[in-house]
Order: sequence, then structure tokens, then C-alpha cells
Amino acid sequence: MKTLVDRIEQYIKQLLDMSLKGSIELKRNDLAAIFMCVPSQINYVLETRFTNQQGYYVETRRGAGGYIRVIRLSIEDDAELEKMLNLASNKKVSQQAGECLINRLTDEEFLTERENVLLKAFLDTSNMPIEAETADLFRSHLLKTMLLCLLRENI
Amino acid sequence: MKTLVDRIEQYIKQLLDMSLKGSIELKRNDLAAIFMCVPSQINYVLETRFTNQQGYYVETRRGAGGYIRVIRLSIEDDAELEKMLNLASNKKVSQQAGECLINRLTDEEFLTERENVLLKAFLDTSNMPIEAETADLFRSHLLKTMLLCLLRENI
DNA sequence: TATGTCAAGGTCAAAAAAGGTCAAAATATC
DNA sequence: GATATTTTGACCTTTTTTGACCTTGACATA
Repeated sequence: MKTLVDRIEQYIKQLLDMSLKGSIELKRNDLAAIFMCVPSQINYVLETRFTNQQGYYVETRRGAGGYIRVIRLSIEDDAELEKMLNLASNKKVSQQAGECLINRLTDEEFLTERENVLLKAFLDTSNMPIEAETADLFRSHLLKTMLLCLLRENI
Repeated sequence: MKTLVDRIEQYIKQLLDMSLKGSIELKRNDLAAIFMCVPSQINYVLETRFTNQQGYYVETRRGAGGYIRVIRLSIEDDAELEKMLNLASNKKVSQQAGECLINRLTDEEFLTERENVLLKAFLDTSNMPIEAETADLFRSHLLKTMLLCLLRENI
């Protein structure tokens, strides 16, 4: 059973897919009306499903004629991957951050669905008898290694 | 006279048999209502009857719209993989042993060439500032997780 | 130019809707 | 009778939904 957030998320992503520019403009109140919910629900969707980490950028404007613009950032070239590599080298990679990164790479078709499941399972250290510090280090190792493999292209 | 656990276990297994994907989604509260028991009884059933060793993998999500997903692993048709699962659970997995396992799985076409490269890179902890003990633990975690993923019927 | 109005969107915290944990009590089993 | 397994319930955490109240900006108008 899909939740409201899920449906709104899907709707926005569909709009993005259809748009040629990779960005769309919304009216918060209109969207809320379509889904028959309170306007702040839209903010919740944006905050939880369209973050920077997840590969989106959101611009808004208040007042009369206000809007919400959702921009999909794409990983066009290796430069973007290297940026991620930097992130992964930061020693501290929470499980959540790691999952975000993997989901994003999957969205952009750098990883297959199977690899996605596999990698996310690896990142999950919840049943490993180690300290948080070590877990973060471990994840950082995995992500870095994975990105290097991707960069070393065509395997 | 069957116990409550037994009946709930049977019910879930029936649902799994009927599902085409080898996985089902439950609502903990609904199930508890059906069997007129406390919700935590469902957890007990899952913990005691649907473990990895018994061939199941359970995913859950909390909060509104939460669910419990039970995934059946295809262990019966693959006694070989089950043996490996045991091996990987042995806490101590040297890098060499890990690579052997991965190569073997690749030979038998359970893993793609790409996954092979990726996984072997993960196993290499030589540039991680950790003790040998911890490294073995990591490898064991990776291998076990990998095997569980391979056994999942739904990916 | 300064000001008021109204149409957006923003914030934040409470309520609701799930699922999780843990230990005590009750039953079974040996 | 001792031990193992099952059942129950009180309390906790996570995620979503809702609503009351706040801020911003365009436009009209004095």
C-alpha cells in the first residue's frame, strides 16, 4: 500500500521524466489540491525525497506568482563521480548517506538493480559486532572501492 | 493441537506459496488482528521461523505505511550455496579464501564478471587501518551478505 | 514613494500510524 | 521439578500526516 508521500514523489518524478529540460515547475497549492492534502505535505515530500544527496535541487519563490522548481542533477561525466569519490573519502559515511549514493548511481544507470541490492546490503552493518567508527570506515572503504571500479570504466 | 506460532507460520508460508515473486508483504497489526494476538507475537514468529538459516530474508519498515516483507531464499534447490553460507558464517575468512569463493561463484555463473571484480576489490582490506581480526570479520560479513542476496528469489 | 492587501510558499510541533524491544508470565516438554 | 518455548503487555522508535501560524513578494493605491 503506497503512502501519500510515495504517490506524490512518483508524480513529480514522472513530470521530470517527461520534461526535456530535466526540471519542472510546480505550484504547491495546486499539487496539494490534486492529492487532496495539506500544502505542507508537499514540503515534506521535497525534504525527504528530493534532497541534494538524492540528486535533486529545489528552488522556490514565495509571494504572488510563487513556484517550486525541481531540478534533477545528472551525473553526466566522470567529474561528478569524482565528486562522489571525495565524499566517500571523508571517512565518515553513515549508512543513510551510503544508501543515497548507491540509489543515485542506480537511478543514473551506473549500477544495476541487482548491484544496488547487493551494495546496500553490504553497507548495512547493524548486525556486525563493531563500533560506529569502524562501521563508517568500512562503508567509506566500500564506496570508494566501488567508485574506483566504476571510474576504471568498462568492466 | 497446533500452537499459535505454528498457525501463523503456516499462514505466512501459504501466502508465500501463492505469491509468484517468492516474497510477500504483511501488515503486522493486521496479521495480529487475524490471529487475535498481540503484535509482538508476529515478531516472535519471524524470529524463530523465518531466519536466514531457515531460508528466509525479512525486511521491514516502520512508520505510517510501514510493512514487513518476507522473502524466500531458494535454498532448497541449491544445497551447494547453503554449504557456502555456512562457510561464510565461520567468522574467519581470509582474503584468499574469499577470493576463491567469489571466483568459484563466477565460474558457476552465479556472479557476473563485473560483480566478481567489484567483490574482490571489496575483500581487499590491505589499505584499511584495521586489525586482521576485524578484516576477517568484514570479509565474513560481505560474503554472507552476498550469498543471501544471491539466494533471494526476487531479484 | 510609502503602505496595505493578498497570493504564494515556509516552519514547526503535535498527532497518527506503523513496527521494535524486552522481560515477565504462562505453557509445554523432558 | 527443571528447562525450553510460547504468549502477553508495557513502553520505545521511526515515518507520515495535519494544522496553526509565519514570511515573502507583486501589485495596487493613496
